[in-house]
Amino acid sequence: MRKLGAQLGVEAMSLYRYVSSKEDLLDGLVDLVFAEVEVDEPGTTEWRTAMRERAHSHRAAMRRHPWAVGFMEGRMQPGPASLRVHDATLGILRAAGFPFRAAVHANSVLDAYVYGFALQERGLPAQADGDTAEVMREQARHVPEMSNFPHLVEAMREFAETGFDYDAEFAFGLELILDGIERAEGFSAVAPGG
Amino acid sequence: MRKLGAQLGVEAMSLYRYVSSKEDLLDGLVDLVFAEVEVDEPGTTEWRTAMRERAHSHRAAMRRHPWAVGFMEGRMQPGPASLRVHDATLGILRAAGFPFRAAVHANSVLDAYVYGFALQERGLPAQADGDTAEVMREQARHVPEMSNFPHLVEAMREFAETGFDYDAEFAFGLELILDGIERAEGFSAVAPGG
DNA sequence: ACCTGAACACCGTTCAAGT
DNA sequence: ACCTGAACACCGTTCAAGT
Repeated sequence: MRKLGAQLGVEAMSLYRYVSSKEDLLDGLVDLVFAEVEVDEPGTTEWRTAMRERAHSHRAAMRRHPWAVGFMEGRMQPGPASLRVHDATLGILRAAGFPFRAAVHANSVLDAYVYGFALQERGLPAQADGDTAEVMREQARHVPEMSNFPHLVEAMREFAETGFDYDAEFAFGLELILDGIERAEGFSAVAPGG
Repeated sequence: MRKLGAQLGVEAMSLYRYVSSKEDLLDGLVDLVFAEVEVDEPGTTEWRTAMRERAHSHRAAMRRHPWAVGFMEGRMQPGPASLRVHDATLGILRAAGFPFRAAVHANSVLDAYVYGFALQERGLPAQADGDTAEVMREQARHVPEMSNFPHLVEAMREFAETGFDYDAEFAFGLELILDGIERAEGFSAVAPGG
């Protein structure tokens, strides 16, 4: 509050003319992040494509605003952008013919994956200066009592050489889940409208 | 710090004899949460069973300590319990015959899902007093301008009647992902050691 | 060895008072 | 209508000083 005020050339207390609390302000900010998430209109795009694109867009928004990751879901006062995203996502699945329960399941797995991946990605190496391998090498030296953990040693060695491709990793899991949804419900790339 | 001190019948500053900072203390607490996660020894259990049980145990630990959800991954000083869990998880997959890259992929999707689900579960309705439906009804009344979002309205109505079964939802996604891993790598329930 | 008083540099928030 | 000074009830942390 105090810092935000300063950045606006004003005292902290002035902000309370516009927001009722820090929580309220945060609600607004979170909805701005949701506003950056692109979702197709239900019924306009094949569901798998639409869900894939939403997931990538959602992840991208959270990479731009890492602080938001823990705040986007479970908010008691979801803003209009949040409602839009969630409604459209369910709508896409329903329009493709998913029964209500199936749509909820599909949405649930995908969302959990997207948020969880963003959570892991945030604060992990790499985004410091983009050089994953460097950070890994540093970390490897720092832990000599790692000999009890051979698989972690293998992982550090491997990634110290090759780095870690977050984009590829994310895409792998995403396609795996989309495959699973398609199979679980027997929906093989149904065209818009059924 | 001040509150913790008080709870120990001591001033806040005394704590700095035992931890070097709040961050340091948090590292220790997080590792205590990891210590509650049960993982089979690599090679003792069929990989699918082992991974399923670890996921359930991991989620259970985070339900007992919701504050920990955002802190468990990406810590720069992982404690011994954290190292144990991660090493054992990779070990289980490797022992089942997964090549290194495949094991990393499998672990990555599963972890993202587990953390993401825990993130969504935390703070959402239900855990207030266990009555999801009640909270949903309340929320439904509170938002009349929801008419723009028919699928959310449908969801609220549905869950206001039936409640929301987090356990079933978690299990559904978990099995879907385990299926996907099995299929992606061509590992159909390989016995320990081969 | 273990604890603390005083102090520093912070927070979010209220409220009566200013223009 | 919009802003603020003073104040309240907090934080984490340092450090010299106590026993």
